[in-house]
Amino acid sequence: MINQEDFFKKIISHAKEYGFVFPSSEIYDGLSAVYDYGQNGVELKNNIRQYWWKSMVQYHENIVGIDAAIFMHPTTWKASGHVDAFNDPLIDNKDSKKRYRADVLVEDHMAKIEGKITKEVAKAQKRFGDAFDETQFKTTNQRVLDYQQQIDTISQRFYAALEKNDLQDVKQLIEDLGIVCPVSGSRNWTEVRQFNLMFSTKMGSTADGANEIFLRPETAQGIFVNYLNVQKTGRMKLPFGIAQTGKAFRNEIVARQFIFRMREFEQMEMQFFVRPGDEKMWYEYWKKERMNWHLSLGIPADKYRFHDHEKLAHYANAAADIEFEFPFGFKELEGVHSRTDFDLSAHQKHSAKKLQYFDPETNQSYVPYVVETSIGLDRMFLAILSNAFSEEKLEDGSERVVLKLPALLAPYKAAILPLMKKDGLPEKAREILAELQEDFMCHYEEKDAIGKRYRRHDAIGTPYCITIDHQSLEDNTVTIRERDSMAQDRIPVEELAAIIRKRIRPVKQA
RNA sequence: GCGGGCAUAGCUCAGUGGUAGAGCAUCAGCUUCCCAAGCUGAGGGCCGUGGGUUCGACCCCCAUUGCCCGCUCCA
Repeated sequence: MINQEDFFKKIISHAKEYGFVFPSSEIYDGLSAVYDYGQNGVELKNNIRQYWWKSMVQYHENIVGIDAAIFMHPTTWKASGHVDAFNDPLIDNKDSKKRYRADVLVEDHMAKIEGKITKEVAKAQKRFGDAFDETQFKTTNQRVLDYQQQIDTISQRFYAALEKNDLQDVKQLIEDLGIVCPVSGSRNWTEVRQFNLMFSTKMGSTADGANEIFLRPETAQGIFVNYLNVQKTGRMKLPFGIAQTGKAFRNEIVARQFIFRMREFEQMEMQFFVRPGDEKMWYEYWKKERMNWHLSLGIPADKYRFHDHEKLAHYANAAADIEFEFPFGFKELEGVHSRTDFDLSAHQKHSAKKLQYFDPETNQSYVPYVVETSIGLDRMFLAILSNAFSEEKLEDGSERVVLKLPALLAPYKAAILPLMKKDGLPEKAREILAELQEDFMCHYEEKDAIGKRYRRHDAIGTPYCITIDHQSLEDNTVTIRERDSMAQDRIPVEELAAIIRKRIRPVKQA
């Protein structure tokens, strides 16, 4: 068994060599953490997206889809919490090479002083016993007053600096307070730099008259702001869902591991609106439903696991990840979150538009609760690809590289191969190609020996190779070769489409 | 952002201070009735980019970009 790191590298180079994933703008030396999908990659990616869409929208009568724009009104991100929650001032300690959030350092420092007050109080309490009046002590004891004064001074200056975005003063404050790095113990700090999660750009034809807007960091908000539009025009009754796939953009501090963490990526999200109080039930429902979706692709169950969040985001009351065992370990692939009424309430407040649902059963209006399923399309792509990649040693001692992709997702469903480039075999093969193309992505190839063509299609995951030989001209039969087993059957041409269609179905889950 | 490593043909890699090679792949032709066959021929590289040292740099030095590993961050 080769080590995981080498295995991952092989997958990356295979992805490039066979037209799945290219580094972005490669002829200009690439662009960090951005990748392009090639001729085979785009098919696989489309197929994953399509299968997700079918599973969510087509198979659920109470789920509909939308496609909201990437540009959104700036207030959207104020309401969602992204503007406030993801603007972190960062600072590095040059000696320990550790990075900290500058605000956390200062807050910790204040907490330390706070701790001293608590200690004084505890000491005094011991001294005075039952007669101790904490409030009085805190307002009269000089030492406590001094500490409190310190905290007030720091916090005043600190929050003023943050408000004005005065990062130099934040650094100055850290120096003035003599804050040291917990690891190196030194005060050798870099400048404070602002980290912004969201990419911004200017909307407007002239720079001076333009407004700053953001590229969405998640697709979910496009659903929330359209909640009322869809509910009204679709006459949707709770519970119902809105699904959407699309690009999102995050300015990651460290974006790495191939397409696992990219700055531009694609999400597939579904927000499910439920009656308050029902959210736990639906949260459990969607956890199970989404796991079944993954298993329906025939990937072993032990590659997946749930990871329940201990620490919850500002909008959630329950959250679990579906993790997948990537070549670099178990990592988040999909999130199922119970988002409460946080988002709709926030938008209701910021927009001053009523985002409520009138429930005829209870005769009440309320803001619905939301259960979200959110999966990274690129991560799914990587999960499928890394699970499929295998190198096999054959009985004759030769080796082959096979992408054992779920047939449903493979870029090509069938390769149409005349055994030889003469005697009318290509003509016959093209007839069959024209027939199958109506239903499936097919690839015609007549160059090179048949074995070589088989291997080429193994490498891009084509599940079926249809070979046309001399017998085909006589009795209208062909051989169909199965990718994983390499076994061949001879079947009548007219049955081909039905057989392929039947074999590429997903695995039904209980 | 910091530390370390890497960058030569489409891919995997050799290489020497005196202006570049192999295997595979690609293309053309011949041969071949089922798992990377053979023969013949062809195309393809200002040796990541920009400076410097030198008579002369793919090679030495500096910078820069990208990738990989580790740290940091992560809804």
